[in-house]
This record gives sequence, structure tokens and C-alpha cells, in this order.
Amino acid sequence: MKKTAKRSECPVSSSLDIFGDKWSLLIMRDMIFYNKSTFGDFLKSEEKIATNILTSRLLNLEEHNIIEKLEHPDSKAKMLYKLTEKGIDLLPVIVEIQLWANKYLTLPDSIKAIIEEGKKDKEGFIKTLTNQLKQGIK
Amino acid sequence: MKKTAKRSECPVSSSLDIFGDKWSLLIMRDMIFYNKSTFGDFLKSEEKIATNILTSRLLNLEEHNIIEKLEHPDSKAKMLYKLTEKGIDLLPVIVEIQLWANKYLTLPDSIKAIIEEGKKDKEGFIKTLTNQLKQGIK
DNA sequence: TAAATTTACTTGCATTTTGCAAGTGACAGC
DNA sequence: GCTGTCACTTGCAAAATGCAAGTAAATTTA
Repeated sequence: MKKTAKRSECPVSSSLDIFGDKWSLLIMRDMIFYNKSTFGDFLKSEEKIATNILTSRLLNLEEHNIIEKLEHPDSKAKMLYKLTEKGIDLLPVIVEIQLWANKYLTLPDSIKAIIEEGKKDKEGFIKTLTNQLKQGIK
Repeated sequence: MKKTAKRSECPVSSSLDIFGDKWSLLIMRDMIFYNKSTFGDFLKSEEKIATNILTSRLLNLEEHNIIEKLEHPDSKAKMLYKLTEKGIDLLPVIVEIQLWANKYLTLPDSIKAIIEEGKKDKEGFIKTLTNQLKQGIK
């Protein structure tokens, strides 16, 4: 992705300039909900992102300090992608998208059940998961 | 925008298939926060959307029942674009994006002040605005 | 220890989406 | 009836995405 100019000073517009594409939030989802952390992990996702797109999205997220790229402790061949606090704080956005989807889209029952569960205590769910993830970055 | 296949059953992915582009949520923002309702209104926004893109985005939102296209009461030359309940219920997503932007991006003080204000009673703010907007669709 | 596999990419090319400028045709205001 | 507004459409250029193949270092396996 080429660096495109900020379109306006609007918070929504500026945010979409950063992660408003079809892939960035899916990478965030993978990191937040499935603990994925390597290039290969992300490639395995159901949505089948192309390698060049994944590279450009990871770079973009890194440039915006939403993720960090680190040496992998297990192997020099791997890189470890880790959420920053800024990235973890996108969780509420993702949760609201899930709740909207649950209300209006046709989803598999198994997924609906999970969302319904989290909905019972939305704030608590977000807080708990956020704290868990923030433990991991200390 | 051509109709592209759903990438997966994931709620986040399915939602992004619908409104995960750089313009759709800005149109929603204009309808929710600035009461915009005509083609010309949307064109006037700071971000300067092109007419052909606006046409395709409005069509897409209409196809997904997020907005409705109606005769304008003032003039036969105009169309009136109106949020549906499904569209209004995207407000929490937009609010969370604004809160994230407020925390992590550089925004004009005037905008920051408004967001800070809404943050004090987020749930109340969302509920009140949602009810107001839903009044308008009865 | 040589061969195969994994990992994180890059490159090239086709397709799709976006952006820009210039229409168009119905309607409205004077 | 002339001019401007409104909601588009069209054509073309530029950018982003998608796909397949290749690469080079590191690791595993035979």
C-alpha cells in the first residue's frame, strides 16, 4: 500500500486511512482472538490473504505502531508480530462490529452462540480480554 | 463496486465485505452526525468523494439495507437517502473508532473536546442519539 | 550432511477498484 | 426559454489487489 495523504482531520476518516481496508482488521482479529503471531499463521486464515498483501498490511500496521515486529524466540527464520497497546485498544471496534454482524447478518450458530455469550457483559468481556492482552506486552 | 463473494463466515470478515472500504463509514458518519441526506450533501464533504464512487457506495449500502433511497419531498430532482435501523445500529462502531482516534491520533482540539464530552457517558450518548435517529425512520 | 521443508518474503503480470474530468438529461427558479 | 442544480454515467488513467512463481535463509528430516 502506497502512503496516501490524509483525507481530512475527521477522526473516522483518519482512522480509516490507517486500517480501513478489507484486511487489516482481520489480521487484528487473528492476533486478538486466535493468538496468531507469525506470517505463516496469518496466511492460514480462512480468508486466504495473498503474501504480498499480507506483507504490505503488516508493514503498514507496524508503521502506525499498531503492531511490533520482533525476533521470534523459537527460530531465526520466523518473525514475531505482537500487538501494541494501540493495537489492543482496537478491540472495542472489533467487538462492536461483531455485535452488529450478530444482529443483522446470517452467521453460523456456533459463532452466534459465542457472540451472545460475550454480549451478556460486554464491558467486562472487553476489559478482561484487554487486560490479558496487555499482560502479554509488558 | 462489483459484487464480490463473501470471504468467510467470520462476522468481522462478512461485515468488512459490506462496509470495509474507505468511504462507506464516512457516508454513515455524514448521515448520523451531520444529517446529510442527498447526493449533493455527501459530495460537499471535506474528503471529496468522486461522483462515480459515491453512486456505487450508495447503491451498495442500499442493497444491504443500511440505507433507503426515497423520493425527496422538496423536489423531484432530488433523492432522499435515509438510514435504516440496520444503518443506525452502526453508530456504536463509529463511536468506538472515534474514541480510539481520540486516544491515539492527533486531532484538532475542537474535535477532541466533542469526543471527550461524549465519552463521559458513552452508553447514554449512543442510546440517546440512536433513539433520536430511530424516531426519524418511523 | 545432503535434501526437503518452512518461513518470510519479492517479482511480474492480470484484474479490479479508485480517482478524475467531462458529459447528460431531468427538473427548478427566474 | 435560459441557466443552474441534481443525480447521475462514461471514459480513461492510476492505484490497489490477486495470483503464481521464485528466492534465500533457517530448520527439520532421512
